[in-house]
Amino acid sequence: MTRAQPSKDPDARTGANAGEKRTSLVDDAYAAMRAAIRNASFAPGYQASEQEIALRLGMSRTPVHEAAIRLQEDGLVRVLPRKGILILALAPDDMREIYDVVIAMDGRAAELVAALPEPERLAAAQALDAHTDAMADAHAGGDLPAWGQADGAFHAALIEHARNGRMSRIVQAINDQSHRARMLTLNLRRALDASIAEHRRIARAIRAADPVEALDAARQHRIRARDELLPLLNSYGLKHL
Amino acid sequence: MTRAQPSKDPDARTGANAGEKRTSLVDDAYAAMRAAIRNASFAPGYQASEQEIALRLGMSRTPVHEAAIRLQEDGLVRVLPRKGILILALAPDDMREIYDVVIAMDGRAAELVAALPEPERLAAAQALDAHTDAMADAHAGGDLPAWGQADGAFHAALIEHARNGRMSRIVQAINDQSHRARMLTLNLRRALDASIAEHRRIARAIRAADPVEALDAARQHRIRARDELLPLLNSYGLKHL
DNA sequence: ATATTCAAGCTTGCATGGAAGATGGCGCGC
DNA sequence: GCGCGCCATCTTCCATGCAAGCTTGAATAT
Repeated sequence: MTRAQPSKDPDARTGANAGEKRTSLVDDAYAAMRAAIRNASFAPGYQASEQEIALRLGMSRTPVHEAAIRLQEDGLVRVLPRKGILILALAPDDMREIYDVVIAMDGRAAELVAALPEPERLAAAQALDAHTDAMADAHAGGDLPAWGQADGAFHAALIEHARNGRMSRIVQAINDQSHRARMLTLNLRRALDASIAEHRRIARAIRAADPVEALDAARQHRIRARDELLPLLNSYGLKHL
Repeated sequence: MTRAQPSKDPDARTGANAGEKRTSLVDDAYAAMRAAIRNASFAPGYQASEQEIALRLGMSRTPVHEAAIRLQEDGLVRVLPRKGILILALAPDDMREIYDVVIAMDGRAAELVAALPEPERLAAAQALDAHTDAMADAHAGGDLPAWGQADGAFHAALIEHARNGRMSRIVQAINDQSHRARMLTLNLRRALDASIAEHRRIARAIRAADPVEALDAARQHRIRARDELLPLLNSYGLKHL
């Protein structure tokens, strides 16, 4: 509702903006830098100069600067007054903060979806189950990346069906911040079947039009995932991700 | 954690930047425009040109343009590609979205505060009760603006004691968006004592270290407030705030 | 009278230049 | 050798110029 999300492709190449659409240079710079941060082309802690990025993207400093402002508002970088653009690193404490936000948002979203009128509710439950099926398949096949992608799709669908643009935006920003951490910790995950079972419980509550159960299921799922991951991060001594 | 919030004064004059601090022009423009939107100097639906605002603030178009980007990211304005800066209006549906977010965030925050170690928990409960006392005083004295301010302080303190910078930022952005609506609907509110009693219940749960009760108390409080306000908005036919 | 076309004036998008500030290295004093 | 101050350089910040696009309104043809 608030604003259109023009670029949804997760893997845009860094230097090439193949989109022949009517996009502004600022949008191009924003998308390119965001993608570069996501796939760690820009490593956390790296300090880039706007001039250098502008040169690499084949544009002037102005659009890069304005894109950096947007990225800073998204919490991905920090513009240091006269030092350059710093790619932010995530500390375990940041992951704690992030999990609190998604615990709150996923819970409310599940509650809302469970309170939807029948046709939409069932459609949502069906979509969620489809994603969970994909997770189960990936788990059986030992395809961890596919599992992670299906897991992300499940949670994205949950938020999307809550039909709340502000919640979507918030969750997307949070996901951008934690994307690298999720990629890194994917192979540390143990309780994959627990996640699948919990997803089933959420979808079941939604199908049964039980908002209280849906809220609790979504919350407990995120809380358990957090309690599984945070100790791992600390024990591995990962100061920044 | 993410970033320092330099200007916290809520009523900065539009043209005068009295702060002799080391602020950039972009920050000045951001603060001035944000304040102007808050106190409705810039009415919703008003379409300003960057040139005009720059002239009024005594600076060039560049800092105004970059501040507009930040305000757009905050959901306060929309930069129309070659038409100017549009001050966004809030529809009742936006208020529904906003309430869903605060229901989720306040609930989680209350739960977190109730799980804090004893000294901080009691300090938080005491601070919350102090704000509720101020609400009761204002209610007794018939001072509606004071009541609204104390109510805002209560919820701000609740979030603050949860010690989560991302939650604070999200709630602050949401509050900025809904500030005008809150001001307008202040004199429509009826159940002022209900709010006070519910605040007491939240503080009591926190003092008793009962996260489950605190979560439910905070959620029910926000849900009731929403159910009180949204019908009023619709019945008054307020299409945009 | 009405519809259509076209041009002028407004707007921002983007590039670039000058200025101020921070930083790191180099030279000087000890 | 070691510490300190200064300058060169690199960085962003902000102003401004130019160009492109959209809107509006008038003038003309029907």
